[in-house]
Order: sequence, then C-alpha cells, then structure tokens
Amino acid sequence: MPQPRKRATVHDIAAAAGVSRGTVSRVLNGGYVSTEARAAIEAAITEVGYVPNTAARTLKMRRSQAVGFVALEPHSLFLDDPNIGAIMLGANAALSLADHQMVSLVVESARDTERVGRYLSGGFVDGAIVVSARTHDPIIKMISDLRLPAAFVGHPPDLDQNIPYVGIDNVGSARTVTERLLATGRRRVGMIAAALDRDSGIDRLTGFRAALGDRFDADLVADVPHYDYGSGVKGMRLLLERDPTIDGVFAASDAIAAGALEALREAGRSVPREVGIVGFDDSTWAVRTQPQLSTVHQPAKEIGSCAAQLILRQLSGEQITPEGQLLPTPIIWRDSA
Amino acid sequence: MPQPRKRATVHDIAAAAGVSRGTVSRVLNGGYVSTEARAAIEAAITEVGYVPNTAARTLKMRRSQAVGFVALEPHSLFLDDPNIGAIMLGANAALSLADHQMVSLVVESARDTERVGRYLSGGFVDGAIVVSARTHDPIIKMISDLRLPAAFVGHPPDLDQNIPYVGIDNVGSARTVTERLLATGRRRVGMIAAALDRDSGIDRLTGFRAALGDRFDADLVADVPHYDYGSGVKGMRLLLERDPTIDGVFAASDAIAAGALEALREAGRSVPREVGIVGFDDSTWAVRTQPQLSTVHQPAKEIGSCAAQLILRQLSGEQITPEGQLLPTPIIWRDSA
DNA sequence: TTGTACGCGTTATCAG
DNA sequence: CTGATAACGCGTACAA
Repeated sequence: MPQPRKRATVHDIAAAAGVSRGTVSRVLNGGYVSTEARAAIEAAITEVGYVPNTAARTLKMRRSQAVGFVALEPHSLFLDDPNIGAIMLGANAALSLADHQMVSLVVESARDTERVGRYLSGGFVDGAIVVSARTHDPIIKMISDLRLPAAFVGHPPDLDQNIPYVGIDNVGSARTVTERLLATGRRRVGMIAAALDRDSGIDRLTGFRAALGDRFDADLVADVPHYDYGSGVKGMRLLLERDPTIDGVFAASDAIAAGALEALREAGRSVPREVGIVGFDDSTWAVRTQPQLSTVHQPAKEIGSCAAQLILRQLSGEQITPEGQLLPTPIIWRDSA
Repeated sequence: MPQPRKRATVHDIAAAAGVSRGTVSRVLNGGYVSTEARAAIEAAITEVGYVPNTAARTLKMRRSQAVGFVALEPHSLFLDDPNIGAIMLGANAALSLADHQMVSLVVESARDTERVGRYLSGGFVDGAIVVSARTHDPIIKMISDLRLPAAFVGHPPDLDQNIPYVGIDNVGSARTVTERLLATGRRRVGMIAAALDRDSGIDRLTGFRAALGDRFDADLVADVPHYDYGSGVKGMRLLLERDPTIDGVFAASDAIAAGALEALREAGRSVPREVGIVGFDDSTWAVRTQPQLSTVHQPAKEIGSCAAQLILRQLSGEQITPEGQLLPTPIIWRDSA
C-alpha cells in the first residue's frame, strides 16, 4: 500500500542546508537572504522533495486560501440543472485567478449539513458560496452565526440582511416572456411552476402573475416539485386536462418545457401553431428539442464568478453593499413561441 | 461587513468553566470526566458558541477526515456527462457515512493543476478520488509521488500499478452491444468513437473492433473529440457521407447517439427500421430521444461509492489489491436497436 | 478523575 | 542578512 512517507519539514530542509528554519521560511515566502544560502536551500528543497504543510500554515496565518462552494440538494441539481456546473466553473475560474482553491461541498442529508457546518467553521475555508438554498435552510443561520464571509446564489427570503447575494431578476424575466406570449395573441396562457420552496420558483410565478393581471387564473398554474423533465410531462398533462383550450405555456425551466413538449406531442397538439411555449435557463435542452425553445438566458458562469468576487472582496477587507446583485438575462426567441 | 469575530478556543472555554484545557478536550473527544465538570464545560461551550478549530486538529492528528474528489477537465464533463454528478453523489454518500468530508476540486487549467497539487499535498485531505484522468495527465505522477491514498475512476494506461481503480468493462460492454447489432441482421455497422485520449474511449473502440473481427472497416469509424451531442451530429454526418449504406451504429455515449439521431433525421433515415443505433451510459438522454435508446447502463453511484470505499479501506490501513475493480454494466434494450 | 507540559509545522518578532 | 524563540489551537502522555 502506498504508505504516505514521512514528509520533509522546514526543519529538515534547514538541517540539510545547514541553516536555520527562519532562513528557509524567508526563501519560501520572500525576504532578504544571501545568494549562497538561497542556493543551498533551494537545492535541499528539490533534493528531498519538500512540500509545505498547508494545514500548519493555515493554523498560523488564519487564512486557508480556500473558499467553499456549498451545493444544497444536489440530487435534483446535478441531474437536471445544467446551471450548477457552469456556476461552479465560473466561480472556480475567478477564485483560481486570485490563487484561491475552490472546494465544493455537497449537502444531501442532515448528516451532511452538520458535517459541512463543522468543516466551514473549522478554519478550512476563508469564505463560502452557497447555491440554491431553500427558505429556512439551516445552513443560512449557520453561516450567519459563524460570521463567515459568504455570498449566496439566489436569495431565500429569510436570508440575513448582511449577506450579499447574486442572482437574476426572476420576476422581471418571467413577466417579460409572459407578456410576449400574450402579445402574440395567446388567449389562455398557463404556467408550469416548480420549486415553490425556492426564491427562484416563487419569483417566476410572481412575474407570471404580474403579466397576467386580472386575467390570472389559478387553474392554469400547475405546481410541480422540481425543475425536471418528468415534472414537465406531468404538469402539462394536468394543464391540458384542466383546460383543453390552453394555447400558451410558460415553463419554469427548459427541462420542464421539454417535458411539456412531450406531453403536447402525446396529446397531438402542434407547437408553436396551436400552443406557444417558453422555457427558462437557455440550457442545452433549449436547442435539442423540436421545435427549439424560446427561453430566458441565465448567465451561469458570470453568476459564479460574480459570487466569487463577492467573497474575494470581503476577504480583502472591502465593505460590501449588503444588497444583492442582479445580472441581466437576455431573452432568446427561437421557435417554440 | 460580517467580520469573523474572534473565536473561542479550548483555552477560553476552560477558563470559563474553571477547569483545565485537558479536561475540556476530554469531554470533546470522550474520556473520563466527572459529571459536574462535564456540565460546566458543556454550558460554557454553548454559552460562547465554541466550535473546534479543525485546522489545528488536523495538524495534531495528521488526519483531516476529508477526501478530495478531483474532477479533471470538468468543462465538457459537467456540461455533457451526466455521470459525473452521480459519481460525486455516490462517493459523498459513502464518505458521509464514514464521517468524512468530501471536497471536490476542479481542474481546468495548468494553474489549477498546480494549485490542486499543493492542496492535496498540504495535509487538507487524507486521500483523493480522481475522475476521468487522461493518458499522461500530470496529476497521475503527482499523486504517485505524494504517496497519497488514492483511487481512480477509470484507468489511464500509464496509471501507477499501486493505485487501485474502479471502472466498468468498457471493452466487454462495447463488444456485446456490437455483437447484438450484428445478430439483428445489420450488415454495415459503424462506430462514432470519442475521447480516444481516455481509457474509456479507447476501450470502447477496442470492444467494437473485437466484435467485428474480419469485418472491421476503419472507414466506418468516425473519430470525434468529446462525448457530446454536437460531436454525435458531426460524426454521424461523416459516416453517412463515407458510406450511405450504413445500417448500424454504436455511439460511444448517449449524448453522441442523440446527436446521431438528429443527423439521421436530417438525412431522412428512419431508426430503427433503416439504421439501428446503440448508445452508452444509460443517462437521462436515453429516455428522451425518439426513439428511446438501447444502451449500456453505467452504475455511476456505485462507481462513486466504490471509489470511496477504496480510499476508506486504505485509510484504515488495509492492504488493497492493486488491480482494479470492474462493476457490472447491464445492457438496456429499448427501441433504437 | 484532573492538571501540566510538550509537539504537530509554520510564520513572525527580535536580537545579533 | 541570520538564528533563536514564541505563538497558532489542539490532543495526549504522564504525573498527580
């Protein structure tokens, strides 16, 4: 078995180079040191293959140069939400540039919640990005209490006022697409609303409702648990059953829209001729359905890097405006509406 | 700004409870301590909201109770490979049960490689799971040199003999599905081969070739870079151009198969009547295409948990058989072939 | 049952 | 420019 061999310490390499630990530390971290001493030390370092012990450094410096990326309820997320990956990549790129290590932590169970809490508070990370927290998620209070520099992606209503967040204008985007659906002559416009325990889900419904005004009809809203394909199929079937004359649908995500398309095909309805449909996310789904989806573009990478910046700025002692930051969401008109 | 307040230490809570640091440590880690002392200490702990400093514990114990999950080239992975998420979830679940924190590290650039190397060797993790390494990936040597307990998902040919891996029998699975394609009367069977710089890509091609034997025709192999939809479209177009009489296709992934379906639709070929097609992965793609895909099921969650077990066993000092571990891959016959 | 003292590997301070 | 020495916060022999 590859038993981790005893690793060389600053002490060892000091001995090997015939100098003191202080001098070694100085060549490692920059400082005045004579050319010959530096040479001897560098030789010793490559000789024994020294690698610094970051845990010790963290203890001493009170800085780990690491930032946590906490993914809540990743089961549905990883399997159906294409955004989470892009957000991670965006955050990682930004942190990487600032020489910080992004470590992502997955929270699936109560056991995970507690362990991740310990991890976050144990000095392993200097800050945390939290993605897709639900309302009343215990992690919210945990982060507040810890006073750990944090940034949320999305903003659960009970989020601590002092914690910044980044997101998109779900209400406005939903309203805009719904209005467009109406402007193109759709008379009976419904919505497949999902994830009403998250701010994104609630806000999209709010926007839809705002666009409809007096014409809003609660019967034309199908409430499904997740942003996934299966929910889309079920939601659309329900809507067709409740009102066969429905001719427009705002789906809370592209995956849902794709499922809705399937249900409409089953029912023999043609899209966009008989029914117009718009999605949300501009994910890979959008261009693979037949017809391709009109949808709201989410700048996922930018969201990730923006959240990372929010952390980095806090770490450099900058005062952060407590309000959130909303990124623009261009609307992409394709063929489905 | 939420400035991290000075955190209470064992020292502080010892003072508050009027005992010594040793006693505090004993109630934290289990040991003989009088009921009254315990009560006083526990009161003090909740009073000041003490949380242990894990970095210090790591330094002392030489154990971080954390395991790295290294995702190489996640860009294409996260966006097109549905398995990576499931593997992560499987690994996390297994590690969670053993009270270990999974921390996933993303490697996208040379800069990332170096930083992740430092992270892995810095004592932040007790072991590492490495997923989808390419041949000659620098991370391989890095892990070998570090002698860090590790487990690979898949096995690049130049993997250190001492490092265990877990995977599936790509050669056998590919061979089986190809044989079935032939057995159902397909005469001109081609393959869209992808990722030939990874073991998975190479092995699937090998299995395909083995099934064909003398009938193998290099012209009927389209070589595409990634396991994604776009590659599938291009690969299929190429195949149709090279031999319009092609009537069977083994696609190296479901995403590729879905792309191939699109290209066949373009060309006016009906599936499975004129052309039979099989995919690989049994991902969400498989049941969303029209017709649904016949494919090879990858037990992604099991792969993740198996890799985690491999690490945990090494951490408990167990001798690991250096060979890899291959998980079964049931073949799912649906409608596309 | 409890307290004391030491060391884990670093970096920082301060004389020399 | 360099070398000793003191923390950082914790676990644990060892002695009491």
